Amino acid sequence: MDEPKYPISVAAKLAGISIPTLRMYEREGLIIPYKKESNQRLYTDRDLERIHCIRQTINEDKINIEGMRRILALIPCWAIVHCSEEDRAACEAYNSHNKPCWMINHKNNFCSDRNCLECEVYKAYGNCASIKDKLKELLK
Amino acid sequence: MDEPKYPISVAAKLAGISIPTLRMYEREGLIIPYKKESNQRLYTDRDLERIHCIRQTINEDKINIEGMRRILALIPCWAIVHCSEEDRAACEAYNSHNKPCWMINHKNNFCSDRNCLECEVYKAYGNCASIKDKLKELLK
DNA sequence: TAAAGTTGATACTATTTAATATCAACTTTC
DNA sequence: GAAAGTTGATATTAAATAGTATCAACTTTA
Repeated sequence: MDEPKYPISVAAKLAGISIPTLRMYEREGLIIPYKKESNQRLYTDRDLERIHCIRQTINEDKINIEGMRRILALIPCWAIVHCSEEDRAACEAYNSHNKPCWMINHKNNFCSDRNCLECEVYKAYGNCASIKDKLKELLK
Repeated sequence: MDEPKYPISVAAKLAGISIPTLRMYEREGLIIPYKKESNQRLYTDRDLERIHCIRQTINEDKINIEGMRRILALIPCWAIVHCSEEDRAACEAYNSHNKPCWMINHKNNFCSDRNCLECEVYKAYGNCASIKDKLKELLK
């Protein structure tokens, strides 16, 4: 599932969309593919699931990309990774509300040496349902 | 602030938008104006603030209406009004994620006899910033 | 009771936006 | 080292969407 194996042309074919669209989703912060040293992308099966979910959100649920990004920005990352209060005080992700945490360049932070691609915050909460479920779990 | 006093033509003028647009925001679940017995709307000053916020979200932040509605649907109402676990188990608002709780017809519920118009959930969390702040407060 | 305002509804429009196509430069493959 | 594939970027397009105008029926105002 998590093995980066599909180059962009294959991923696009499997997802049924064009290559520029895949790049757009990435630019918009909706997905983070693995990158080779040469900067070429490789997609995992989990990425394909995520892409499917993104398409559903945009094409069926009719939420636009900015809306989706703002929803992702509401994931309570601090309560998932359990960073310290000091870290939070200086964290752009914690203190803003227009970008998900994985779109932010974390410096001198709990997240500085962590890889967002492997972080639960990015991996587990790609849509409204999963985010609300997490909130329910955290706010019993 | 909470006194219903402006008929729709005045509210539209004060908000700088057309009457049909005001009705649309209501239909879309973004605002709940007070209604007279004759079904005519009256807007409060707080409504005007909310309308201003809605316009900003749509026109400046570029979040579309469906996106905004989904964001509002993420407000953890259950943790704000403290309804019972049994109520939650059967509550459409708790168990879905596409509409804010005030768009739902609550039956045999903690919220059945409550007026959404006066509920903190509706009143206090009209935008991303306020929602995220509430999550921070609840998830320390 | 006449004039002005509101109701929900339908029809229309100007913009926006998701999605492509195409490009020259670079990387991989065979 | 030639062919195929990828890179980011720009330009273009088809469709969706926020916003209006307009309507007959109803309510309020004066």
